[in-house]
Amino acid sequence: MPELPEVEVVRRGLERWVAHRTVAEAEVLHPRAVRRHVAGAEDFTHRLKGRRVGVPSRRGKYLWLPLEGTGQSVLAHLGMSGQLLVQPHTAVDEKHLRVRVRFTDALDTELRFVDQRTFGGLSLHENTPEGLPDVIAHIARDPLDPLFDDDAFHRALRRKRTTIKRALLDQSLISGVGNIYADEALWRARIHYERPTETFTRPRSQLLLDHVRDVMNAALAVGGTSFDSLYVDVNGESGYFDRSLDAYGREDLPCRRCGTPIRRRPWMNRSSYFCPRCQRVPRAS
DNA sequence: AGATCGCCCTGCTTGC
DNA sequence: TGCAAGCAGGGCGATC
Repeated sequence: MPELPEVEVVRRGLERWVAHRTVAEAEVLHPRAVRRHVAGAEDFTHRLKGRRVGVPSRRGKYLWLPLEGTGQSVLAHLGMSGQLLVQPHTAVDEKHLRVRVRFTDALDTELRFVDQRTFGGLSLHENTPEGLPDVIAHIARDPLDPLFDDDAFHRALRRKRTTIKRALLDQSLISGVGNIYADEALWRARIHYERPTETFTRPRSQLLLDHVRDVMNAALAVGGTSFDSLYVDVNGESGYFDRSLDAYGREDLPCRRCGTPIRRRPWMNRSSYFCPRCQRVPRAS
């Protein structure tokens, strides 16, 4: 459930607490956490040892730590329940601690990857000339990226034969949007989640993009969305945006615009929340 | 070839 | 009380 704002909060924490430190030793406690590192856990820890960490970057829900002088990066995806925590050495191991990284300096902290559901993981990859790990070259720029091309996004939408929420969650079209921020942006834009992408005019696409950015920036400003202790920053602190959600998780509660009860509909083995009055299904053409 | 579906995984909640 | 089903759901490989 960490989406762009939550991952960016984590990235900022890593920039502050982990950048420019040198790895003394990495330890993999659960092999599944490094399954995307095809050469295996031993290779992963061997390659990290002695490397100095550069400034962390992010694209969509992926973040990575460049290893200086190697042309490689440690790629991280939090999946559903992943956390990157900066903890004192003396802190008791978390129940779902998967990877630990210790550093050579005298600071009292280590980096820990903790993940209950193990959908997330860490892996090491070559960087492309643009400086991003090669395995995420297919991930589109995210809406907070200054180089995101609004017009190209609109044209890509029009090329697709699908519905708008599927498109928003398609990380090769626009990255960083998950179920929560898709529902929130659609509510703000008064667009039904099943509106066909071929009905999108340029102004409608722009309106939606503007709302995606607004809701993500608003969430970022308060540390992201946390429903429970699973979604936290590197210091284990929760964000506050759950209080500001207008659609997601608000089944039967009144729409904050018109008072109509928010509805939840099963959708792609998950849920879509929407206001049946503000967000009308377009008439079939 | 593009769109869709099923699976991975654990813990909390719900219902019988 | 106990157990099973339901739910949370991003990404990827298989399939249509």
